[in-house]
Amino acid sequence: MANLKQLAHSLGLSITTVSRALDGYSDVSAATRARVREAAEAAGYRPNASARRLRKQRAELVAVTLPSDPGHVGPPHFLDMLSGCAEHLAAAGLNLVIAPVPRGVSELEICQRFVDGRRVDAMLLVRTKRKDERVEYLQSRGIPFVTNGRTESLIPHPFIDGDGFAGFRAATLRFHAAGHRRIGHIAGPQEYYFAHVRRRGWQAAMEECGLAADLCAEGAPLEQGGYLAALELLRQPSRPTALVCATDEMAIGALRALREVDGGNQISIVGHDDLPMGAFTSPPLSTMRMTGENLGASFASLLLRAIAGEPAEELQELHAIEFVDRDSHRRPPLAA
Amino acid sequence: MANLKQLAHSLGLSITTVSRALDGYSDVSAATRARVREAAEAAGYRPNASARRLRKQRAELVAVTLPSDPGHVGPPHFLDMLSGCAEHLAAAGLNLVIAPVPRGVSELEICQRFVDGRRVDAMLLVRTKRKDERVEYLQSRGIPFVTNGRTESLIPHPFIDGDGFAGFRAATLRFHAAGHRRIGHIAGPQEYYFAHVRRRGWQAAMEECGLAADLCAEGAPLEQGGYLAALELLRQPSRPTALVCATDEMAIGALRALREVDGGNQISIVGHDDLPMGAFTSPPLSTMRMTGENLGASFASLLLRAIAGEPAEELQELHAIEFVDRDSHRRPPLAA
DNA sequence: AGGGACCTCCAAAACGTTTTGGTTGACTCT
DNA sequence: AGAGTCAACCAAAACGTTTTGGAGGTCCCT
Repeated sequence: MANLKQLAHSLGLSITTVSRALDGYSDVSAATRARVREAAEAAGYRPNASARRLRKQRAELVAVTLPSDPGHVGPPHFLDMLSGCAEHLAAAGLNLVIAPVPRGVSELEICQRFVDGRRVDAMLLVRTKRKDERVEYLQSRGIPFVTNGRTESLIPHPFIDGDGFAGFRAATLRFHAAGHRRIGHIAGPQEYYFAHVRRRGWQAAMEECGLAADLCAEGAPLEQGGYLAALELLRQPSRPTALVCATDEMAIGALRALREVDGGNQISIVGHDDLPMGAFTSPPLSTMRMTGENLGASFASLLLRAIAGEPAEELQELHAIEFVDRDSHRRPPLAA
Repeated sequence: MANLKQLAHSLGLSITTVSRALDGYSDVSAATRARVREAAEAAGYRPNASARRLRKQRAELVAVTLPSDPGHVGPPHFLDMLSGCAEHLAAAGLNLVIAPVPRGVSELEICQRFVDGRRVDAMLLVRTKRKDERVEYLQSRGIPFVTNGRTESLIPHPFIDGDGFAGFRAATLRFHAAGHRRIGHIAGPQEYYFAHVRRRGWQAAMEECGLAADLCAEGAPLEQGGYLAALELLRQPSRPTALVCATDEMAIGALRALREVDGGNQISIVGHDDLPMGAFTSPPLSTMRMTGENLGASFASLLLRAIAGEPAEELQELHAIEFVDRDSHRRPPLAA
């Protein structure tokens, strides 16, 4: 309710002293400081955020772009990540704002709108593309940012990502070791870095094993996309006996295709993301997940360090992928 | 890059005139206005948001509280709703900020933090409880807000909600009409309004049909909660032949219980939310959904009208529930 | 007694807008 | 010619902080 002026007046002190007392400066006597703190508490004083931001030339805001277009920005646990990130940013006095990207507007334009209006101190970018114009723009403007997922940008930038290449390579090699020879891949849209790198992991493993990497179908990173892609692979003259899917949602879509086509218990399948839902599918879905606790906190930490000016090279986290074995990857490699 | 002062100087005009020209006031000549607009465009001028907020005494921000605790705030399409809401708010110059609720902190405290610091012009509340202290607080402070879901508050407040009572009553009556007599309910935590009202809808239908409403189990509104609740009902001496589940996620959990206990094709089941995932479960999940397009836009509209001062009574939307029939509700009412 | 070296405190400027309450000069009407 | 009207512009205040650059004491040392 109160502002600094009223508080100062009621205490018989100057605005300066009250302000500095509350901020803990040493040029205020301990007695005064205590008195001020008490009065501020009693009056329920909270500094006016706009005034502080204006004076300090900081927005105290970090924006995350959220495409509203495809009806889906990321895996369902994405919101938990955002929430965790916002929580840790809040501890540093920063708030997380949603920068929605309306249909027909590019993500780049939204970035510009926030950055040029000095509305944010930093940005969080999700669903990076291999060649991501947002990254290029932010780099050119020198705005701190962190991406969820790498890009092919030549200039290094802060990111957190899972080692999709290694994960998908390992998953494919594991199927090979179990006797599978026709191992298919259900890929996400290849302009996304995560989708591309997962596909390359599968492909590399196939080539290492001397197998043709030809059983690959691409779809939207949703259940429906996985369903259609699986149907396509199952129509091949020589069906896959195992499927490595870019995401759990695609894998769950593929599971339905398997049920429809072969009863659902012939072909091995593995996804990625460790959706809670995966434990409840039929059969329970084997999957992979990025290691590391509390992703949101990591993003917040990187953002703060980027704002503090740490060089990009020190703000890159590549996490290992681990398997979450349930049931769906255990089908024997029978010819269909 | 530039601010008003520099722009005014370069044009040989006063700050006032430039400001008013850009805002389209009529006391600036058309010629001057054009000249100013052109110069502003060329200089890439964007008004400093903090300065405007300070002067106008508006935060240009709306906060939505997101509990980070249960690992789950709402159905997966919740993020789409937020994104849509943010998009429509942005058109009115408002941004949506995430107000995370850390473990151990009450949602009320977070509300206070945002409201007392005048950091927001309005709030969006999700997952309302029957008796929701956030609602009481915001009402007492006279801060505009809209809730997703009703409450039992005696003072009316703006909300958008589905008519869960009617929906669950209708679903139960439909099972009755199909010959079912032992119709169970898998309920969400009863402190949430949505969970309570859905249960009451089921209960009312049972009583109308002269049946005992005793086959009810409660769980967390997640797959695991539905799974455990279903297991509990299936252990009853007289098993249900149909299940009405508070959410799709619970229904998907229950589906697994059914598969484990009776092979999964004996008992009818219906959920609520119309998750995309539901089309890919085994069997495909019949469900219900709230009618109405673009929920996010509706929230944004209500928020703007609440900020504009419209009375709460005119800002209440209760949407009908419609069935989404897939397959899981069609099992015959056989005795188990 | 004079000069530092603190310790407390404060007036005023600054941040970049928006808005209030004008002023100036040209034109019109009687 | 004087009064009134209007269009076009502007100086200054205000929003509530933080920070700069002191000012006035007190105490100690020589």
